[in-house]
Amino acid sequence: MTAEAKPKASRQRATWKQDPEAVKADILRVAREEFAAHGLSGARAQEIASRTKTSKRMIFYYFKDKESLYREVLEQAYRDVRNGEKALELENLDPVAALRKLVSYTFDHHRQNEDFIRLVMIENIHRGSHVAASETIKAGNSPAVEQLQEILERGMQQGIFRSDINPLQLHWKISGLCFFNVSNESTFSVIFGNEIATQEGQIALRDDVVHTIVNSVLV
Amino acid sequence: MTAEAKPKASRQRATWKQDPEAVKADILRVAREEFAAHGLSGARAQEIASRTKTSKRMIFYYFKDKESLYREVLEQAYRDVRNGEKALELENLDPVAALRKLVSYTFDHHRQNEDFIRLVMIENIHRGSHVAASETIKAGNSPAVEQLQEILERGMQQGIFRSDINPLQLHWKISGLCFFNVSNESTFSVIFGNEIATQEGQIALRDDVVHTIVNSVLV
DNA sequence: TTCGCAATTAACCGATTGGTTCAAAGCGAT
DNA sequence: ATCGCTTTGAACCAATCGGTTAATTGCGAA
Repeated sequence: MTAEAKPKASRQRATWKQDPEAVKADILRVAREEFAAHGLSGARAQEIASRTKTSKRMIFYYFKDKESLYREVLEQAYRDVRNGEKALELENLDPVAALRKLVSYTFDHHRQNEDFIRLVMIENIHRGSHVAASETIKAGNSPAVEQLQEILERGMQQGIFRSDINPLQLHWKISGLCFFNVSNESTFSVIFGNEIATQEGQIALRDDVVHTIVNSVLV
Repeated sequence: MTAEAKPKASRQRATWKQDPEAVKADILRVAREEFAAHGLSGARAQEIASRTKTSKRMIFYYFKDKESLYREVLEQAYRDVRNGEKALELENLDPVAALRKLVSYTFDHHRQNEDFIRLVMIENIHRGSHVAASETIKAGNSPAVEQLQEILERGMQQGIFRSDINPLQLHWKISGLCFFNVSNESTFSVIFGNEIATQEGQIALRDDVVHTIVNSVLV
């Protein structure tokens, strides 16, 4: 009963049976999976609710409507991915090794975050209107381009990289290959067989992508 | 009244006011646009009907249900694109020139067939289940890989191409870059600015893609 | 002219869906 | 004990949506 630490602003609700933050987090987690699986119009509020510990009522109580929920899912997904871009410590590596590491990391990272890839696909179907509406997504764009630029500058100084490389274009190429690998795996496998989707195929492909990118910047 | 040319099998209905083939074609055209714009679950039967010269009833009369219509739209889209892959006459060019032409053609082709790209995106959201269910799509896969293989062989014989190039992987890389360019333009522009989406940006990008691909096969 | 099938229209329907109403319960503060 | 705000549950609802019923017309064939 000793009122130890009772800040007015920060609500101390760890002891509550009612735990709104946990409920919201639960909804967001399930909603991300459902939106990633079925798209904005394809996902069903009832289905999200069923897979949650709470009820459909709470979805609209906390998130207003379906589209707002979708927007929050998107924002959280971008936030998670950015936080997940752990420090690669590329500064200590020579430019070629740094670039190799960055590319293969991106390749694996996309592969491991399929839900995020699918959300971005869905968002592109919507012509990016929801990411455009989100200031937080637009504001904190990933440090990938700056990292690249730093690597490129070092490589140019050493005379091993071409001097006419556009960092944004290079980032675009890396993203494109790593993204496409995940986004189009289904149709590509159906039409050309799953040679590339197998584990060995993916290893060979990653090597190829790394090689192709590195090769494109060497003098 | 002289019953001139009245084949039993091939119905001569050019003179009819009722023209089922035209009605079906009209529905398919609008349906393709609507599915490409809003996805399978997002597209509305009523909206498709409204933009057609006919009624909603006719959609279900000719196409059974929404999913069947979607499947026919997909098949027609793949058919159109394959027919549109006009003869590039690459045989007469030296291997490098042939490859350059193939890549830049693919780049432009994807750019010009946005609806098709979007249908493929949507299909990947559905994990390719509808293309997998279509024998006609699986059967006639594009001649792109064979064309590539032919170019690669000539290049290898001349000693200017590496001997360890996997044609399918090379096709994958070309597809990936050209596809991503269209599919992810929206989100990429929102986050990194539209430098790449501008006309000049696209020209520079195409040159870069061609260069990157060619560079990746040279010894 | 009439028969019979294909094509077409208008009205209709049941199920689903996103979203709400309303009242009750949890809980900190006093 | 009780006030007042937040959180929750159950039932409910209006609109939307894919799909259908049933009756009508167009038209070639006999």
